Amino acid sequence: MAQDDKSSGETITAEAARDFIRDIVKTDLDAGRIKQVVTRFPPEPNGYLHIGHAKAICLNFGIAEEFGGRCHLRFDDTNPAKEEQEYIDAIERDVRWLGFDWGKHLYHASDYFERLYGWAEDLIRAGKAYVDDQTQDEMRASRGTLTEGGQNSPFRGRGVEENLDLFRRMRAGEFPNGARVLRAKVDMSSGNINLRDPVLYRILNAPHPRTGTQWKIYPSYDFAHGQSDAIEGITHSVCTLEFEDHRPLYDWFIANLDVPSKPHQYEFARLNLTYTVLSKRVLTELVRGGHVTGWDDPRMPTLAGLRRRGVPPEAIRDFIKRIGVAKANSTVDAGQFEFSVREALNKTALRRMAVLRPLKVVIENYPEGQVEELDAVNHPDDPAAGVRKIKFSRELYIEQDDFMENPPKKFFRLSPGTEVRLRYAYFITCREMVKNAKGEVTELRCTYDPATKGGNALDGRKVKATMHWVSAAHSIAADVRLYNPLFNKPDPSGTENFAAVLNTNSLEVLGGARLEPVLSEAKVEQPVQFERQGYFCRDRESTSNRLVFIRTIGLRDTWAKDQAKEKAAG
RNA sequence: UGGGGGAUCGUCCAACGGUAGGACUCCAGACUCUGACUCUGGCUAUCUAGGUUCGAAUCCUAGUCCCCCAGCCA
Repeated sequence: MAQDDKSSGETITAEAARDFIRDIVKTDLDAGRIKQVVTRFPPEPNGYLHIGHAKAICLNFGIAEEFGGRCHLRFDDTNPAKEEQEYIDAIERDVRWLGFDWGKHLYHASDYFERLYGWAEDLIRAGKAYVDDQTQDEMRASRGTLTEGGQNSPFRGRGVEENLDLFRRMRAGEFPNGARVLRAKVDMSSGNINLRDPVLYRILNAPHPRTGTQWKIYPSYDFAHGQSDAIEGITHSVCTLEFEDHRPLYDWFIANLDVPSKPHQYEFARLNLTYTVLSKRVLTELVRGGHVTGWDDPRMPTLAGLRRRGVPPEAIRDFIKRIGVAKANSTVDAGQFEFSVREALNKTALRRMAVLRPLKVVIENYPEGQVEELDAVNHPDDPAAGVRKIKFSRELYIEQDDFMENPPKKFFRLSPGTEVRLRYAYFITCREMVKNAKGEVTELRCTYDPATKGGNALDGRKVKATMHWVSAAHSIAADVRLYNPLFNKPDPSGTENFAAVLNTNSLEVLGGARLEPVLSEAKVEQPVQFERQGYFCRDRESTSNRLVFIRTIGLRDTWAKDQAKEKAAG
């Protein structure tokens, strides 16, 4: 996946175009309008990357890869008031983790501040930009409304020399924040508000993560973006729909400035996901307001959160590939993402047994003190993953959900008198229940059939259920964290007060889980399947005396689903 | 009522004047030492109304609905 400059003569190995942007790229390549496609992913370092950014990353880097071009990582760092080094570092880390490499093409809009400044002076000299002394309120008032054009600023007619002088003094730091701005002289009567003399530079006396205190004025997004694209030779500047009506302005700068190349902007619909919010503003509030533990809280849709949650990067790439790219606003069902996560995890996660909510089982006819080692396969679809030994003894734990005193007809796990298989071990039959004062079942007394060792009956008899288990004395304790959606509404972004739709039950901690001992060697972020339950990974908050596991996602559970359905049906 | 976009199964995406197709979901079944995985079968869609055409999701006309824009944010 290295992104390196390839000679233009190289064969294009792109697959058939799969979306309208790839169509355009292919057409431009075939028509010889460009020799090599050059894209860029241009994050502003004012927050962490989320799964919505993954769509843009996969699109830009993907196109470059498929068509033999290159993709730049460029920080759009034109607003030091909001940007931080922490975010810059996190963004680089997350793009790499997702699986992309910008090679030597790491850039910053701030790398171009001097050239941008020069172009601004060019515009002034050409009579196409002026320094405006109006206050912010005055500018707002004279900008007009959606249905009416604006009024020209009283400073619009300033002479070139005066503009130049004022602009240079803005740069020199002679004026306080907000005192003046440099505006392009376009068209105050335009129906497109972006063309009503947009601001090019504002006075902002704030230290910049990269340029320090060198600059007192900073270019606006509109003035910086297209020209940065032109400097880098970007051929296809891909962005989201809300910039569609900025395109005329983008083109205006490219047409009116002496730029080294002529990039074009194309827009696609950003990603929306049910039950989650992909707005940096809201995500930032979740973090700052303490609603989550940080940007990498496993409940967050950030790449850092997903990574900690145990979601592999290939699952995200697969998801993005499946949802496609178009111009229609849409909201993808979170289930679609979960599908990709399960699919990726199923292929790679090693299988282990873990009892999340233990119920003690005593095998009455199993000799006290005896311990047997049994073979358990590590991955059912991958013999190369091998087998491991697990220990069986007289006292075991099974899952509380796997036992019902008064089961419904379709329940085929353990209940009084029934026989089930303990995976890789023996058939056991429940003989009696031990209850506490409250009448709750606290222990099961069972018997096992020695002739079913390994899990198969010599007489060929069948059982309807196979259950996971651990040996009480040969298992280890752990905390297990289960997560639910952060929001309790399918479209939380439709609410103005997101706190009202916050799911107060998004984290559930199980304090008494019992795991196979090998799980103590699990690595952080390395996926493992707890059989019959889901995919988990060790969390970095584990300590030497307390393991912490995170549930990435549960296995599909048709039994639970059918139960819920019946319950709902009454 | 300014400007810019968009409407196709429940959801997401195709079809570029020639049989509306795929994925997810859902439903039914098979298989199973994970009620997982896998496999088989199935349901469901062209915003509306006109028009052009042998033939329209696609072209034309008129509507309807949805999204974005009035930061010295990006």
